[in-house]
Amino acid sequence: MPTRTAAQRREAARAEYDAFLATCPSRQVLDRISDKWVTLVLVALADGTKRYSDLCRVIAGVSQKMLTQTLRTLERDGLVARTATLAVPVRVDYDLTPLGESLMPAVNAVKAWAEQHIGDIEASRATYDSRTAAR
Amino acid sequence: MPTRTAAQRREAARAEYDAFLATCPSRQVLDRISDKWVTLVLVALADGTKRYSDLCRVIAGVSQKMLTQTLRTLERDGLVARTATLAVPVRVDYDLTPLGESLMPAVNAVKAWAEQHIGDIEASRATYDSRTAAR
DNA sequence: CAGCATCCGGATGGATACTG
DNA sequence: CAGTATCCATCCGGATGCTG
Repeated sequence: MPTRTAAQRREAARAEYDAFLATCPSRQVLDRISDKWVTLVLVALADGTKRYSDLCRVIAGVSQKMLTQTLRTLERDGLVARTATLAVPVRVDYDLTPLGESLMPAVNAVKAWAEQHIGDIEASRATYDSRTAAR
Repeated sequence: MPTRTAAQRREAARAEYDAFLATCPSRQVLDRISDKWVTLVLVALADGTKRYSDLCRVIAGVSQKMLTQTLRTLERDGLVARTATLAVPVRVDYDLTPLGESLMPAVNAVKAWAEQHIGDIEASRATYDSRTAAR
């Protein structure tokens, strides 16, 4: 009777690690802000209240499905506040909550780094590509 | 002569959107650090040189394919340096480049925010879920 | 040891149509 | 206006097997 196979051990390790990641705060937050649309919504709301249709227009290219889904998760996480005004026509406003605002410095730190170093990255890519293409 | 098909319009829209994204530095960088494995590799390398097999072990749960792929893009972007030692057996070391190190403060800012506010987020989720479940 | 090629299932997310 | 519901193509990423 053999011990566990390599595959079984690997799977166990992966499951364990996944469990670790699931409880890792940094991981959870990163999973959020890493979302394709989350940061775009965040910066859009950073300069003031926006209506659903405003967001749809400002973030050109987002589908309704993704915008709604993004707003729901942000609302659930307490980063964004949703205010519905029952009238005709319906009006829904979204703002950053204080918690959402407190995240902006971190987001802006990444943004600042990006704008400062994108040139280096692109230069590196060009070098890398020309070198690999030569082979 | 028919007008453009739905597929053609879809492709045109996507191409336009891709072009927009391509010009956004923040987006490009966020796409990188948002990758499931990128930040894990970054923090693993932040405390020193690591061999391929070290990374494989430290970041339990990553597949070889993903680890290699992650390292390649990081190398291409100039965030990570790859050093191969031709010997038997082959030995390959990875380090952060100065550029990669300069990114760490921004990553740590997000990490710090995460650890500080994860409680608020989880509380918000609990409230949100109990409220929606009640309906 | 480090890495590549291939296959493939499932999640992701876009298009579209419909509703209060 | 602000969504919801559904369908479906694409792509991500894991498993596996093979090299220098």
